[in-house]
Amino acid sequence: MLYDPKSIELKWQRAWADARVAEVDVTRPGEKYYMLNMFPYPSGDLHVGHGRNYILGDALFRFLRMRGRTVLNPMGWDAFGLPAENAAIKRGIHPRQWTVGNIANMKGQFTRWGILYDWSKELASCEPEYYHWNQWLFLQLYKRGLAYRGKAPVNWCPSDQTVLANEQVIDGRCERCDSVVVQRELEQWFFRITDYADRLDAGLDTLHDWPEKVKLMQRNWIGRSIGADVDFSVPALGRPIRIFTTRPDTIYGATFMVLAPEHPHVPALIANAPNRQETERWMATVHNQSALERQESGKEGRFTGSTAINPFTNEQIPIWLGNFVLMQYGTGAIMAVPGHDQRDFEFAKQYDLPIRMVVAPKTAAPANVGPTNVGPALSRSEPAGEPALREASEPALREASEPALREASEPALREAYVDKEDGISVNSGVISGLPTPKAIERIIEEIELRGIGRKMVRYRLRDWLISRQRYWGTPIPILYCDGCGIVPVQEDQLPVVLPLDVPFTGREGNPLAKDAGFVNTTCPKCGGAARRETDTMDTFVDSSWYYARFISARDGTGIFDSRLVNRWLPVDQYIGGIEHAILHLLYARFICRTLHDIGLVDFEEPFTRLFNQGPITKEGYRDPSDNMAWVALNEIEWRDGKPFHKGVELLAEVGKMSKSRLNVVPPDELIDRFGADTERVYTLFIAPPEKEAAWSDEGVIGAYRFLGRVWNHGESVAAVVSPAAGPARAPAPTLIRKTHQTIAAVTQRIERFEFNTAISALMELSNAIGDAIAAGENVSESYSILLQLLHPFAPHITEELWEKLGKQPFILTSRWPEADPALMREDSVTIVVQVNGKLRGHVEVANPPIEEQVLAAVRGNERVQQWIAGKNVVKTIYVPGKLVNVVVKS
RNA sequence: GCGAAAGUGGCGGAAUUGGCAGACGCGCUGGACUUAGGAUCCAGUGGCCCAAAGCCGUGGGGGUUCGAGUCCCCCCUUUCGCACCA
Repeated sequence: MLYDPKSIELKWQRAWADARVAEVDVTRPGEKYYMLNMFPYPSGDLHVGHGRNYILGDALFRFLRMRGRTVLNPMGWDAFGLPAENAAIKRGIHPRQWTVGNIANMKGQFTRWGILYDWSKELASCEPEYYHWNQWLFLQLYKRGLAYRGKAPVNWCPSDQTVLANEQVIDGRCERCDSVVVQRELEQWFFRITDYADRLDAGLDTLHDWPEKVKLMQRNWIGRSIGADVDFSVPALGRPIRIFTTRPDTIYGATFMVLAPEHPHVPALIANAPNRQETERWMATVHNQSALERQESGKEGRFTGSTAINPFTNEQIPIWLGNFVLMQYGTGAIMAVPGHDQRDFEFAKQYDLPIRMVVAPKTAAPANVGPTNVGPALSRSEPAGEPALREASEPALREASEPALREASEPALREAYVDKEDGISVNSGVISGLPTPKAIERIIEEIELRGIGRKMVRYRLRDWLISRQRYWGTPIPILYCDGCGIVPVQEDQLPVVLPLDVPFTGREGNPLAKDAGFVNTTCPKCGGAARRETDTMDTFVDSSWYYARFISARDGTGIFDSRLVNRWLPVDQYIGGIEHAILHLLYARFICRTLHDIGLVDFEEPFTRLFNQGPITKEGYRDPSDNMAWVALNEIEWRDGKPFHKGVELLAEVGKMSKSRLNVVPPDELIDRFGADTERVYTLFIAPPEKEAAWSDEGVIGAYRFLGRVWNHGESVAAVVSPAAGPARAPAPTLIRKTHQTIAAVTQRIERFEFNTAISALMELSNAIGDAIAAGENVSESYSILLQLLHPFAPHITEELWEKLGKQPFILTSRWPEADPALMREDSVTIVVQVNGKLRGHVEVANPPIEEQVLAAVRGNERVQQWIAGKNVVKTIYVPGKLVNVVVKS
């Protein structure tokens, strides 16, 4: 009987579903293991790349089960979001209908892949049953001041007609539709993630089983910087301007100050500016630019007409406005140190501002580094009586007051741009001669002593903008009352149900705002008329806590059962794509901490181990002049139960495109032709799972052949084990050894997520079994072990063959085999003998258990004696099982 | 620009602590069985050479070592991430 996947896969998928094999009673004790694939957005388009994610999860699930763990592996749907709404506008189908239909399709696909989930815990974020608790969570954060409404410049996507979080803006463009994002000043809802910046940063150190790459990306995104806030007095303003710097040690080199054009003091400062009107026009232009345009226009600035006093040199330094200074970071004002900062340097060159060197490379002798200035000189302000201060900066004053002793060349200044680690302060008064780290410490002390500033830790991270001007999302549970202002919906009034009966035209903004029945309500405080918030929540709110909801998905009384969640979480193994390295994973870590602080969970990190699978790519190459090849490639036919690559033949004629460049790989088509097991084996075999893998249609054939051979071997084995068969020859020791070595190898490789080499080991074993069958040996023991080891990768065929051997259904009864070290040992090895690294020949050593015996056997060997005759043997190196190298002195 | 990772046959990729480079698979070549091959099976397949012996081979150049894909230094290339964050 030929291997026909079609006839067996459906049978086993039904059997698994009927037996509810993946359902876990979370209230029962047992050695728990919680594994989770990131829940998908039900987009409706599914290809083999998606499959990789779920197939590798399922292989892990089946492996862990066979090893006796109680494994929870649930699945749900990240079901709110823009594409559903766009589909509604485009095709006139309701977002819910579109979403539910896609969910049904995807669920069917999972089943056809042979993937086992605990569907009793299924959840969909678009159901009131779920988003009820999304709203409840919002109210808890609101109560604690972690959710707030604020006016701020926000990212607006003109195409999607909604605001976006900073994390959703990539290179100044919308991550979804690629439109250039513009800045708008709007009132929006935010989550105060910045309150958790320090904990989110520090927590990364505890995540030992996360990819370094993801941790690094999060660390960069959080952007923790240690430095100092320093006040520079501004006589014209009558009050100081505060700057933030990470290099306070360079303050003696601060020769001017730059403010963001949006800085609140700017209007007062430019009142005296000679070119005030022009400056205002320029400010308006910069303000209206997108972040992208602002950066592309290069460094630009305007002089405000005012000066500040450098508190350490007492020089009057000009205050400039600059488009490169961001209001959102630090204080929106910087001290510019053009001698030691690339951006300040460029700005100073452009506007002819003074440049001063105050840090010398460690390698240069400090004595040789004189005051090094270029550009115009600065005038000093007379310190208004503060003798101590004056005294302290005396050396600096003296140096600074002398007109540029030596005109520094530009290269010299660039060279002076030194690393934090290895510079020495020069021309810097109290800190002259100190290495940079010490200088920073010392100058901060001085700054704090003088009461003009303090040590400061700042973060790049900004608050999470969570409101969206879209329909298909969780309604924000807030009312606006003319009398009472912002009023949260009372918890017993939840959920605020998203009305389904609204029109979608795509032209009039958020349809919710047009729904009078939804908008108009009464204020629970004063009973007067109130309007509902019509913005919905970012869908990343939905996905920031769903992993906990699975434990009690049907609970109508609370967000989840804390007792059970504390038992089952954190998630032991989380699996998903690298695209969520910042967005989802950062938000989930944040929300988990808020849940912790509320007292709902007793852990801070939701995911113990993280694995990011790589994408599957399909070379989309196509010669535009070559339509014939394009058509031909898609014409693969099935004849007499075999795949027929008609496209391949036509392609050979056309001769322009590699056969591997088929464009479409819909999983159903693949399953129809080769079966799910083939797709599973190929997907995991193709490349290391964390790497990007290029799909190859010929490669699939290899996996199919492999399974076909396993199938055919089964026929031979069945003949051997049947009672009618005569006495079989005893299994050969080499096959036994290979079998046990394979058990050890496959076990270890699955644990390390090295699925590709695990499968190659199984192919080797299968080849060995084939050879043994040809030699008439009894292979039934090895064969049944092969089936067990293969099961996580190819569950259907192994169930079927297992049954044919007369055994009980696999998934319910089978255990992972144990390797016997004694059976893995070689009973003789061929040792390669080298003399001084030069290959000399081979020596056979029987029963070589320990190193001394091998060495003795080799040294006592006649031929070896000849090779080393008359030479001085320095040492003899033994590489277990492989070679002996005799090192001699010439 | 800054940061990280990676360069191995025609292709995807193997190779604990440095220890027979190219496992496994695809493709290709030849053969068997066949009306046929696109199924299946057998053999071969890094390069130079008719072949053998031999030599050369893990991006390039140096170095350490009896021995380097692996360790050290310099350079090149690619991919990814961040990108005026003071």
